[in-house]
Amino acid sequence: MPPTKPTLTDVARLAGVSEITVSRVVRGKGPIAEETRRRVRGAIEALGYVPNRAAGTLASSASLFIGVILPSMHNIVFPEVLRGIYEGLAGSPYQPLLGVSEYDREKEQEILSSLLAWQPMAIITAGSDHTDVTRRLLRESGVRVVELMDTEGDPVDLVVGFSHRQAGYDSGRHLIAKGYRRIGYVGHDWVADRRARLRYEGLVAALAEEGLSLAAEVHVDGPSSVTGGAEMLPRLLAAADIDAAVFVNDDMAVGGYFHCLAAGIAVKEELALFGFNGLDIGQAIPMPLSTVRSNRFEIGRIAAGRIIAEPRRPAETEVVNTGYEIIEGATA
Amino acid sequence: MPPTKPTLTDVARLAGVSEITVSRVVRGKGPIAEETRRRVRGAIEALGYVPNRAAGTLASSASLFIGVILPSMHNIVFPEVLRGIYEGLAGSPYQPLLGVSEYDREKEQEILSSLLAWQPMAIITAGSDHTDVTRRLLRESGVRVVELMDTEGDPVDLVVGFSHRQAGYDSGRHLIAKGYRRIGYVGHDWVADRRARLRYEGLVAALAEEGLSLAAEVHVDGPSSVTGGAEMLPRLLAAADIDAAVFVNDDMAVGGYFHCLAAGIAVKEELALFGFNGLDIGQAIPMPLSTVRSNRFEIGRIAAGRIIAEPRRPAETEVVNTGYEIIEGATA
DNA sequence: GAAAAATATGTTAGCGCTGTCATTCGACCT
DNA sequence: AGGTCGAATGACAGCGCTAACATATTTTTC
Repeated sequence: MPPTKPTLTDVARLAGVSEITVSRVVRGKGPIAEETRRRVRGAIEALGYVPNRAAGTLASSASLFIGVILPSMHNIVFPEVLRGIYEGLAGSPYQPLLGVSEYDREKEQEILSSLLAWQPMAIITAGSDHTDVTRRLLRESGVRVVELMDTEGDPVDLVVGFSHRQAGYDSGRHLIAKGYRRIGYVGHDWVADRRARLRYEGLVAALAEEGLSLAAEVHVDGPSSVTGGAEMLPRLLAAADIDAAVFVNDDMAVGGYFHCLAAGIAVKEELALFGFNGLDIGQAIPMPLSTVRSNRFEIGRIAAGRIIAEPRRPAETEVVNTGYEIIEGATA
Repeated sequence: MPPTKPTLTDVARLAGVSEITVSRVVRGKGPIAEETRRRVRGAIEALGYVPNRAAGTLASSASLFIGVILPSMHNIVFPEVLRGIYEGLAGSPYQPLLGVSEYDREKEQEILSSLLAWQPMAIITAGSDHTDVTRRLLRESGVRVVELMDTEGDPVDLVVGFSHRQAGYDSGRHLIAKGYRRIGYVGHDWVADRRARLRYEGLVAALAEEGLSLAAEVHVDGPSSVTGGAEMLPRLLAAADIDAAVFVNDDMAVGGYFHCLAAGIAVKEELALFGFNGLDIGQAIPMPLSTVRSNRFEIGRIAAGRIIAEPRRPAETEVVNTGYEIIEGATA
């Protein structure tokens, strides 16, 4: 192991060229004679030179970071968004820098501050429900800002997602069209999860149009989970005589399905189940879950792709609607 | 928006102190008079100063990054490891820098190179199955290196995990103890997933000790999934008359369970099912899955905690065994 | 009450790289 | 021959910060 890490200067000396030439070879920028390039490559190899991006970032005042703030890693939804982001960034020199806010706006703000210290060239954040400070920081950062998932709210720059309220509304329409009238809701602790609340509001609005309202609703404490769904459904059934249960998401809905299985409840005939997200697991159960596909991977991929395509923040804000799709399934 | 971003110098000027004093206030280092601190804080606030970590990293030649390389974001396993890492890092100034290798050793090597360019103070990587170059880079980086998940192989520095071979072996012992003798295996494409292969080998070894061998085995193409398990189990059953099926992981095993449900196969009496990982979903199905709990969250948390506790690479390598636990369940 | 120790602040010199502006040199014109 | 152009390379300054050392000021110690 060399006593001290080799720098550009060392490489330049060994290759018999100036530092800037090495820099150009490393970054593949500017015209370099083939012969020179080879010599420099050789020297890099020989020394085991690793460029120092901190120095590069400082000198060019342009990092290759894209700050990413996601609310949770507790289920597969946001890892899928993240996968989409990585996919969209593949082949580019950009590197995501991830923070997880745990659905906490204050924490999001802290994370944003610390991400901004790395001079990211863009920020991707899930949702548009920020503190005032967060919103100001995003605006003033001057870099591209992509708000993911939901299209409601006042965009800072680019928004990629769809209307959760509309998705909730359409879920309600779907159930009504299928003839269900006594509808219950199983939610989770949503003070933080604004998108869940929007879907809920959309659902309620759809029911109201038909002169209906929710027959009952129950909420688990804490985050959603399969177990949570299995535990809450019996409580919902105890609270009211319903013919359909809408779950905040597929995790919970699958749990509900399991409860039906165990309790001998005939799904669909006796009780319809409806989820949200279109997770793999929901489609893998014996009766594919009726739910809404939310194209999470695509949302991440598009966000990343748009940043690469247009690295400077444009004057106009824009909304990219990735849509959603009711999955008919077999449970509603 | 100010024409140019404020720097330390601007803050120092406004507060009427030297730059280093501001630097100390920002980093909370060294003795600062309360009055000075307040003035500096005020100036920072007034200017909306955001420190430039690239400059800080360069000047101190110590970044606050921890490079993390995980093989996949396709199921919840590695997001859980990542959660553990974030948890272990909470309250520290360190920031994970994530790369996803897709179980590709070459890609891991590329990711490592690019992560090293950020002068991380540590590298966390899942597994010990690296290319020679990767191994050399890890060694020569001089920073702390934590290899996660599996304890087999030749450690670079610290290893946190357990023996997958042993876990496979114990799974086999468990099934044998329960009286199963005609055992089949449902795997996935494991050229890349070395840990899956180790478990498989352990399982085969346990059977061999009893003079048994696998009655049959099938493998899905591509990554494991619930759907994959549901599709492959019937093929396994067609290939041999078995009384127990071991799945490469819980995703696949849950799929197998769903197949049994749909095909009217009495789980356990007619056919035992055994998984690996101890995922939430496996424990949420009507018959909790018999499987192995792998403490993924803990693995990540401990890795991060150890790095913070001892940021310099010690002379000796070390292995932290996080153990595993057979979950009795109801399916085997 | 002088020395020693602790506290609070400043000065200086880079960290390793890249942007900008030259400079060199041959090819290609007219 | 003189001029123009593009390709290839270099000199130099500086990005924004912090380590290391230096200096002032106060407090403690015996």
